[in-house]
Amino acid sequence: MPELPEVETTRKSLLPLVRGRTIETVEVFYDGVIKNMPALEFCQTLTGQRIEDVNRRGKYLLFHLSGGYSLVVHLRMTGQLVFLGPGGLPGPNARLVFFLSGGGQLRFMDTRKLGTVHLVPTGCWKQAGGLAELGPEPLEEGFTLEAFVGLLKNSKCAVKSLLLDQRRIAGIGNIYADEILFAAGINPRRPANGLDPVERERIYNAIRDKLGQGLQHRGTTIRDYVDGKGERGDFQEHLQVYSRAGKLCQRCGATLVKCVVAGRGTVFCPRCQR
DNA sequence: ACAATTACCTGTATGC
DNA sequence: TGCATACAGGTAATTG
Repeated sequence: MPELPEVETTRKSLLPLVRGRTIETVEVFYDGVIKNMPALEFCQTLTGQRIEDVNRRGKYLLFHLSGGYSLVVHLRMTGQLVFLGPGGLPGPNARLVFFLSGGGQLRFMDTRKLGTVHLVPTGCWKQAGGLAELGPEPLEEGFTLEAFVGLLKNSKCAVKSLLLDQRRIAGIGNIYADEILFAAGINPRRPANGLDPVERERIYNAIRDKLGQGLQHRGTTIRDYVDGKGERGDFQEHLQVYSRAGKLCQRCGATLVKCVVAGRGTVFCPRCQR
């Protein structure tokens, strides 16, 4: 499940491999991945454009192209963007293949077909998908404690729901939400507007800590995630709660409990997160 | 206006 | 062994 650390790791690994290369040919194996135009128009528009830069916003990857267009990619659950040498079979999960100048190819693979691609004029890349409504980047300087407190005060929803709401904070998904709340010692069901100042600051610090740790470990590979070079992350070896239901809390020894919050599987420690 | 639920998808795990 | 079912979850669309 690519979240901010996984998408950013993909961006960083792809950038030196694809920047400056020209898209010579595009092959579409699953039309449904392209959300805002027919496949033929998509291929024709992309052909001949050079990749100038690769950016990230929330969980979206943005490929800015020389011809005035930007390719906006969301990996959703099982999407992978991998750079490979020339040749080789595309494989059953290949949805798009971009053949690049210099002999390499950028493959978008996605077992579950939930990933999305938009091709938009660079000047209005915010119109693609849900980009227009994304909240602040949690690792940027503008995301202060005061800004975070402002988000919490007006919302009575469960604090985990708030962390997952991309309109409020961009980039946090189910894995990091559970890890953040464990690190902060906060029960996922606690109403956001019922937290005291000390608790708010613990969550704020945990957001930065856990996303930063995820980045340092080059992401979490539970099953599908790999970066732009096809390499797995290793933060899964450091998870405290996610995917550990029924196992023992490494802090207090209690048995970790699984429940449903905001419609998603949620693991927490009933003793450390009351 | 806001919150909860369903649709989109398929590989994996589980139950009978 | 084979088949049916539940589950995984990010986001858009729908329902309450």
